[in-house]
Amino acid sequence: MPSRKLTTNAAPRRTRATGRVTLADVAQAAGVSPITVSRALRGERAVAADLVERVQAAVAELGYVPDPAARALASSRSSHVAVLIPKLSNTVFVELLDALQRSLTAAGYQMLIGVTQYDAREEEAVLRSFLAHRPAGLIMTGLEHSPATAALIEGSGVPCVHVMELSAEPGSHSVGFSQREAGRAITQHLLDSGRRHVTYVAAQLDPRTLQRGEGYVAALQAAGMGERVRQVHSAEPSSMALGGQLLARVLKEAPDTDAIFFCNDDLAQGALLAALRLGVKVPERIAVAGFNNLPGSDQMVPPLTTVATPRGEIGVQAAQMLMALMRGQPVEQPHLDLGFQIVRRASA
Amino acid sequence: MPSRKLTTNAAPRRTRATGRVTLADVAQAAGVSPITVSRALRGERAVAADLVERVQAAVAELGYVPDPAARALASSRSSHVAVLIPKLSNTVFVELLDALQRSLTAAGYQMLIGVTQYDAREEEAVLRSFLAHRPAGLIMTGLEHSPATAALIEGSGVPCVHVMELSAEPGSHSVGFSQREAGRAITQHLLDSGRRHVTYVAAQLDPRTLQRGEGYVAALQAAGMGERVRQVHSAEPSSMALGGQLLARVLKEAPDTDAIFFCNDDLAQGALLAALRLGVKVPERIAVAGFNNLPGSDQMVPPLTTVATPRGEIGVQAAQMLMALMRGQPVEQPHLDLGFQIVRRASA
DNA sequence: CTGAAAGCGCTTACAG
DNA sequence: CTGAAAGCGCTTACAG
Repeated sequence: MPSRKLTTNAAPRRTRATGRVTLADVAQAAGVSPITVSRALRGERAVAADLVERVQAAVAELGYVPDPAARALASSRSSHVAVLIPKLSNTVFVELLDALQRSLTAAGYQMLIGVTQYDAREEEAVLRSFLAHRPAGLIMTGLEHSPATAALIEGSGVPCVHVMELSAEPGSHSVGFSQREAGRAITQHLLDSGRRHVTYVAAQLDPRTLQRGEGYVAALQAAGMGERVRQVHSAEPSSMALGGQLLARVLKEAPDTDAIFFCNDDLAQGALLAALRLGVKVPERIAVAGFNNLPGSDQMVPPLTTVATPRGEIGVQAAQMLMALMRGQPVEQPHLDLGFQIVRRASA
Repeated sequence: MPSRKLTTNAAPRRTRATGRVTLADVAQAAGVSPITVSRALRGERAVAADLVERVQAAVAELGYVPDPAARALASSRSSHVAVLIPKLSNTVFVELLDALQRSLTAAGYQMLIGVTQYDAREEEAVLRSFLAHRPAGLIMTGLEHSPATAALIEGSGVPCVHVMELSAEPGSHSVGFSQREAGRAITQHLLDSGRRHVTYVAAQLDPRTLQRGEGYVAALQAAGMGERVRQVHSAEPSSMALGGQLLARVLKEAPDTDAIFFCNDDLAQGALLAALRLGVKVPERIAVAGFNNLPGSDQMVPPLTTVATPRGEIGVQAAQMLMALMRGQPVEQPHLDLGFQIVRRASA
């Protein structure tokens, strides 16, 4: 029927000027109304099985892809999940992102990353700009936020899961592990192996670092060594080079120290390498323990004793929990403890 | 005037049911038309200075934030920039992302990250799904893409900048450095320091790794040592542990090797640590050079000689170039060579 | 330099 | 179980 092309009142296949295949095109091809297509596609309510099939066939034939912007505008909810992390230079958060990414995109969500630089003001600003995008969900690192940030989250009504730390607050949601308990456990390991002068060395003083320090203090106190608590804090960002410097400082300022618990593996790795350069025997002269079991810790000389933390699994589980919340499904366990593991290697 | 609240025909401040402050609200408050507000906000065309001021005052007073979804739907262009990288586990790409992130969000764009896992099929799938979001711009890692992927980019009409490698193709845009030349230069450094049996060890065989290998070959050939080319390739992902294994393999299978150029610092770092464990003297017995100057390379024992690559600057410059393209501005230098730097340390 | 009209491509109540 | 109407909040031509 080539004449059809010439017939002015023949219904055009593409209603719009953009050339884009729209939901209306699918509806026409399937012989149903646009609403039915919309419902069939989203699996909402009951649509007759045969109609669903016709719709799916039309979608496949036309290569229809829904327009996220139109969807977001009409439903006032986008397919974005905003994820706020402190820094991209910390491997722990990158691995968290990686896991979140996989889970979220597999479910059709887009991840929007916000980097707060460990700054409450920045966190608030980033969150505010993200909220304008009407995200379907929110992943926040940690539990501590400024009042303004908390109010923004609350007021937005956007489902939110806090990760890395564990909350107990009713109504909120979290996936993580007890940083305090992990700090206590690794300190206990040092004490169990006979160390008597254990120092806690920390950089980048975020809440989790401080919680690990609390665990350290608790372990010493439980062992009746409360007066031996010795913490070295640096406000600088964590790095291998800093770890080496802090080791040197501890050796000089507190030469009786026989073990160091570093708040992060990068510091501990740096300390191990510095010890090598300085000729300081590990673990004989001083035992070294880290935190997070980062890439490379198993390759150190000697291999680094540390705490393996489940950031990959945290990402997976947080994504699951958030998706349940976004669908309005109930969450049986709003605060999920994924635990940690002491990894005993040769350094301590 | 409390009676105003009771007057049925009093103009409501908020026209919509959502409670959201809209452009129409701003227009009303400023006493201009919505189009004028739209133009004033985007800095488009000439709007009388006093009107712009009135609009800005109204925006500030009402706390107006434009709706990205509405904007995207009306303009058929979102405020997203899609960034495709091979892996999140490679620090190089994380640092690239970090730089892109800062530049892009500062300019009001949202970064959408796609991870291709070094897989052409995955790259195509990710790109296809991103294109449905009608991104304003595109950042692609590398120059080599499947024909389907290339066609998708071309057909979408979305401005695209390729990063890490350097193209020469007219019409395309790239920011990076010559991987081949960098591979040549570090190999030359090894030759210059008297090494005569240099092996190239590579994992995760992506195009850039292969280009570095070409540079390695070129250097040997230029030195009249073309017959001494020896490359060890592993298809496994790059890691410190793998670096140690590959060092052992080279020492066993080609004991006359007096220098290794590793395609990435994580391999080289692992090799250095393995050498320490094995009692293999570096650089006396064997010189070790890496690539990328990753965090920790300066802390190794001995410190690692490597090639510093400008991924941060690549991110910054690529963002600049893309923003020019997105605004339709001309780009004076479509292929930007940011160079590299040989970092001489003790390992080679 | 400014505006009235139409439309972007969906979904949300409201009916039936 | 299905649909007609209205609307989400912007911008794009088209005028003047």
